[in-house]
Amino acid sequence: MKPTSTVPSCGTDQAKRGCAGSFRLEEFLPYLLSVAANRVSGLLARRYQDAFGLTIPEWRCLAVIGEREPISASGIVDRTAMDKVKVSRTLASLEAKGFVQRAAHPTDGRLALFSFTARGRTVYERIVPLALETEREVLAGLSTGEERALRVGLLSLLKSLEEIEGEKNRF
Amino acid sequence: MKPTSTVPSCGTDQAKRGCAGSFRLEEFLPYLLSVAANRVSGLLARRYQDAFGLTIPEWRCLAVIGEREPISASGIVDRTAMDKVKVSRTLASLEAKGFVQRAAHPTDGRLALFSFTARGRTVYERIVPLALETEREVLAGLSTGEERALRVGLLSLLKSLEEIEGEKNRF
DNA sequence: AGGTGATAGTTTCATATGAAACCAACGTCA
DNA sequence: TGACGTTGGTTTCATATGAAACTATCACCT
Repeated sequence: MKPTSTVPSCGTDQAKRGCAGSFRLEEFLPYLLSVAANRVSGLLARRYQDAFGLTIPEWRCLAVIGEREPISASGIVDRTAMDKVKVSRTLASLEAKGFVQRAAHPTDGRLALFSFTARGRTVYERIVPLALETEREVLAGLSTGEERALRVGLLSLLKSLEEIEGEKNRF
Repeated sequence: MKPTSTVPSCGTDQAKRGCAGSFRLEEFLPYLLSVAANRVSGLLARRYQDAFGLTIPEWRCLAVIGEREPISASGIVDRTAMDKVKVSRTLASLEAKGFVQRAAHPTDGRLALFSFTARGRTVYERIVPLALETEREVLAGLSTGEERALRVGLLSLLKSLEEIEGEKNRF
């Protein structure tokens, strides 16, 4: 497993794409995925910023609040794959901007419940169409079947990852 | 395009998923994509780090050097979707770790050409199988057809993005 | 009550990031 | 030749990030 020669011994030891000489970064799925995600996020970030002065974490929090208002910070953590530090800071900034308000939980003094202000709700309702429009644009090159396949693939991927990481991550 | 009412007029104006009340973050493709990419990157990052002490940018540079050695920093920028600051720093770190070496370009004094050291080549040849193995694991839940569909979808997405961004980005 | 361990959320601190400024070498045009 | 705009690459600086520490509350057990 540790070839020391300068020239790798290709062509016999691995079936396909298996030897170093034939590795192609641009066909490597994790790379493709990362580039695609970053580009899509970048496009959205620019649009959210230009139209509403929102960052992606801010938009994500608003999106979840829109689904489950009122919701606690940890509820948002569960539904966004963002860590709690980022959520905490994002909620603070949304509060400062006057888009959300925090209220004490009636019985549990640890929780803060977040909901829209009137202004936050308006922004939310205006930004949803922008988000969906951008999603459609980005998917414009794909047929309905291809889009479905892409979604299925991503969900499958996430499922695989949960299994793989579960071995090491469930503490 | 700018509804001012507090309550969105749902149910009639958009076919599906078109009004704020029905927006689902976890079905929003940019979000799915971002979560999937981050999780895959995270898994790889842990493995590269544990096995070889490499970060993802470092591995990306090594991957490109493995394809086109010797190559300049700007050549790597072109092939990795990383910005030149990150590439510059990553190459400096790879050089410090003794994995790559830099040489002056024979005729153009601006370019530095990077190639593997013996040690760097060894690491590269050992890390390629790890990368491919991880790719296979992550894709384990997908059939061959589904995997192809996912790849096609991602490439399509990237093509769409080039067109969309081209309008505003080609300076 | 009082101790103990878990949970919610914030703050600290060290590192990562990238836009913009910067330096150096190039090519070209007068 | 020598100004000038360009390109390759590094440095600066202000911001973003997240692990770990911290505070406060809760739930449970004695």
